[in-house]
Amino acid sequence: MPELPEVEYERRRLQRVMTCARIQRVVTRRANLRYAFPPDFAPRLESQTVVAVRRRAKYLLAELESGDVLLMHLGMSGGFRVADGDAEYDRHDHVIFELSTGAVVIFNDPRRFGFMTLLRADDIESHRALARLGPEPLSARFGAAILARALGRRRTPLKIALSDQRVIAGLGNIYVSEALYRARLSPKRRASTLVTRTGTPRPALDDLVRAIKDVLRVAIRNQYRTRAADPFLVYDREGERCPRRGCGGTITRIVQGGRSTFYCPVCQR
DNA sequence: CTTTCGTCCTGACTGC
DNA sequence: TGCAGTCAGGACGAAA
Repeated sequence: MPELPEVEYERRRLQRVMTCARIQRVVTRRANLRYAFPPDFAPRLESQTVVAVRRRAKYLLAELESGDVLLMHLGMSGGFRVADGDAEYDRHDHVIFELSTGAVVIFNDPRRFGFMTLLRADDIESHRALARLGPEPLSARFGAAILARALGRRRTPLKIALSDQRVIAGLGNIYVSEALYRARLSPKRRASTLVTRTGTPRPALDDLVRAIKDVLRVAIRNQYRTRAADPFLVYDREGERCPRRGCGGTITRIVQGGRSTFYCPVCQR
């Protein structure tokens, strides 16, 4: 479930706890998550100081003083918790970082779709997972022009295109549905119909860009508030009345690419 | 090149 | 009450 807003929230927490701290001890409590840990994972991390914790798409990157980067993905159920000295661990606590400050950072991931690996400074740009990622939706340069280039030749439905991390980085199943709802665009609409034949953005694409940015900004803000409650307008609300004033439609669930999409067939076109 | 599909994993949930 | 079956999700590699 972690998409860009949840990962950004985790980044800010880790940034606060880990920056300037030295990693004293690393414990991997099983041999693999999604992938096996590199054989020298713990030794290479130990005694290094964390310079910063960054985010790219749904990846977290802890930069170390050596220039190496601890690359982390939360998969679908991953998350961190911070304890002081003596923590109790459960069976899904897979990686423990003991810091020089006395804080202990614990990575928990029941479904183990997440992973961690350690990259040499020179390998970061070329890393398989990072090299192909599309633009960051909250960056200043992300706009209709960039998105037009990515969508222009796409024949897939909008929902599928926006879920592709090479088109735009960081959206997942939930926020794609939410953004399309805000933009009043049907998830079934062909991606290329938001772009003219000459490759310039149509007005609907401007709406979509604004909707994506708004939905992500609000979601990041919401992380600090009601993390338990679902603040979603359409996601997982099949059968409910469309919340848009005067619409009267019913939120509908369809399956696209093997995943659920939620939308209002009345106001999303 | 683009697009689709199966796979990994566990917990929550449904139905008998 | 128990147990089998289904579903959810992100990324990736294989196949079309």
